Amino acid sequence: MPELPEVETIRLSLLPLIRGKRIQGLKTYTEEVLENPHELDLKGREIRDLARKGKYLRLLFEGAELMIHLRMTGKLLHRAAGESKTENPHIRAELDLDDGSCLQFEDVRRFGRWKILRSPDEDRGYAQLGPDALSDDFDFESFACRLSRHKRSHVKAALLNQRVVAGLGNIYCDELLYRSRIRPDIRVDQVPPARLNVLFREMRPMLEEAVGLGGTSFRDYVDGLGKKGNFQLSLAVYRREGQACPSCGTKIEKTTVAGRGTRFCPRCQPEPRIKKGK
DNA sequence: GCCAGCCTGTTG
DNA sequence: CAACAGGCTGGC
Repeated sequence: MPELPEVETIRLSLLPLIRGKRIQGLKTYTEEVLENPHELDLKGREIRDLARKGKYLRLLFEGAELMIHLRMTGKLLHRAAGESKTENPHIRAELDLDDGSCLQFEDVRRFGRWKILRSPDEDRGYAQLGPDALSDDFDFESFACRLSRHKRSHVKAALLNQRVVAGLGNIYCDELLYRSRIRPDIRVDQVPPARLNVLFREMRPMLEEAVGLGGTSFRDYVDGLGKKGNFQLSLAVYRREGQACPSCGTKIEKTTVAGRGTRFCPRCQPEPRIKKGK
């Protein structure tokens, strides 16, 4: 479910409520949610920070961390002390804090994972991440370099690849390609370099706008306090197939790229012109 | 690279 | 009933 803006919104909503609290206990309600249950005991440890890279959340302690990936339907919800915890069959894990509050992990599809680590790079997926899309060390040069390792991929597939840039998922890839006027199903090496530059320059403002609006909510996604986001009101193409392009009025089309539902405006995102000569 | 698989729920 | 869903992994 959540991509960078949603995970960042969750992080911002939870941080002031949990920083400085100590862990009283960790409960799991399914076996598979916690990949390494016996690694380290978090009990008594103080939460120093809640960090994010790409779509990964990291609850940081001294000398240890709890890494959380929400995958498709995961939610991380703060319950204040005494707040009635409604019966919910999809709660997979719970972290109790020393002020009587807790963090509940709700995850209908059970793809989400918690992992206790000493260092984040013990997780293979995390270790391979490219730069976070909103980090300062994400510049055009490194972006172009990483993209060039996937010249023959569809440009959308390369953007979905978390080793190229960390944080983009299906929604924001489609929206970013629309804003950059690039068809999702052309090869990386078919994108004119000037277009790639536009794409890079559109990425940060789009993601910051989405964070500012609290992410995109269709049905599942809410932040750490159960609040919905509003970026769905800004979507130009995602889930808008058959409707009018906000720019030119052409009907938005839907196709499949990299195994994912993909929307684009056939007029605003045209096939690249064939170069004359060779 | 692509595609099935992981799960469950919703939608057509 | 089948197809699809905001992600990632592993096998070919």
